[in-house]
Amino acid sequence: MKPSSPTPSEPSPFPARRHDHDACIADGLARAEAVCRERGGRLTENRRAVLGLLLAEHRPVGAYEIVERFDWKRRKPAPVQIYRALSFLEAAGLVHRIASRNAYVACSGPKEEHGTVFLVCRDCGTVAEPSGAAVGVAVRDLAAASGFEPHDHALEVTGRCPECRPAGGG
Amino acid sequence: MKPSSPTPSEPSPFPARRHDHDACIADGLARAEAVCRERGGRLTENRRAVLGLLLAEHRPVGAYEIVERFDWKRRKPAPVQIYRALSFLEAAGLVHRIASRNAYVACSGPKEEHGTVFLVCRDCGTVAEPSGAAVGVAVRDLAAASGFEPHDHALEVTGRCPECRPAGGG
DNA sequence: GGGTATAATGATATATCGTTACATTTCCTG
DNA sequence: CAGGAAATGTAACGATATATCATTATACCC
Repeated sequence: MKPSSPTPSEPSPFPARRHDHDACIADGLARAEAVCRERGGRLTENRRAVLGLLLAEHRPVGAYEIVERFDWKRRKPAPVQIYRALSFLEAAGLVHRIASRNAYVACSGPKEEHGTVFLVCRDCGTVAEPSGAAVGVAVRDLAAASGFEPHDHALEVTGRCPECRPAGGG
Repeated sequence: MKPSSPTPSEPSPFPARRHDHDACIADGLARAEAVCRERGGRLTENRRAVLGLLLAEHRPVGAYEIVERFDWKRRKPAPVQIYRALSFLEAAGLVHRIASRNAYVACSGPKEEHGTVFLVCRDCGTVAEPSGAAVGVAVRDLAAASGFEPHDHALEVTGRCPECRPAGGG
């Protein structure tokens, strides 16, 4: 039961069990700096702290959980601060909202076509963003057949990630 | 640029501009009765009223909007009543939650594979549920390529419905 | 460096969405 | 009618998100 043709150059969109987490945070922040230069916003301390917190997880985190865990300047920010940072980061494509959970996750790659497909593990909560080309095609076909003009889409798939599946494949 | 193969027997999942609305409500309620007989729940007055209200729209309606517009017995129900009815109806597959809007829409067909793809018009709010077979295939392939075991998925596409698109197609 | 427009933050309050807890009623069954 | 399960009534609460307005920081131009 293998899929017909995934390229072996994308083995899995899931993070390896143990990986250089500091590096992936640093990468994310560097990417954010670049995006801001290009788009014209500023990666302020506040936004940087929110993004850093999200990059430190590979799972969706609720806005109020961010509030609780936020210790920039040793004080608890008002929710509106967090939402403002999230709005900015989401508009910049650096963070995605997982609507089914009312939570937010850092974008996992420097993608062009991102933010369209999310694989969410029901056990550990890890979110992966595989390339959604096939889904994009299906959406366009579907829309064309319906006379619908699609603007954007988000597909959230729940299930179990490779780490959480029983080894034998249950 | 036509899609490869949609069956012409499904011209559009969108409701016609003018259609027999009373009939589509009656159909929906009849379907609900049948589902309840089969599954064992009861389509009580409360649930029937909520479903009827949703069937009277082809767009997602928020729970508190239902509260406001509810006039069964001339009194305003508590939110929890509405949520209870919605939970029951959703479990029965008669209603779907549109997560991106925190709102609910009546299921538009007697489908087997339903509740997986929603086309949401950004202008009039109308929601259609096209058959999502191609998306299902794409999800399975994607999941298999990632070592992910999918349980279920929901795809929400925003855009403009046939009625709201400029006639020339722009 | 000083003036000024814009971007971002701080603080308070409020709107919106959804649930918990427990008492009461309705309905089916015998 | 008794008894139990399903559904509802009522009140309070918790969780998520936004509105408003004053203040501070930053970029830009001269």
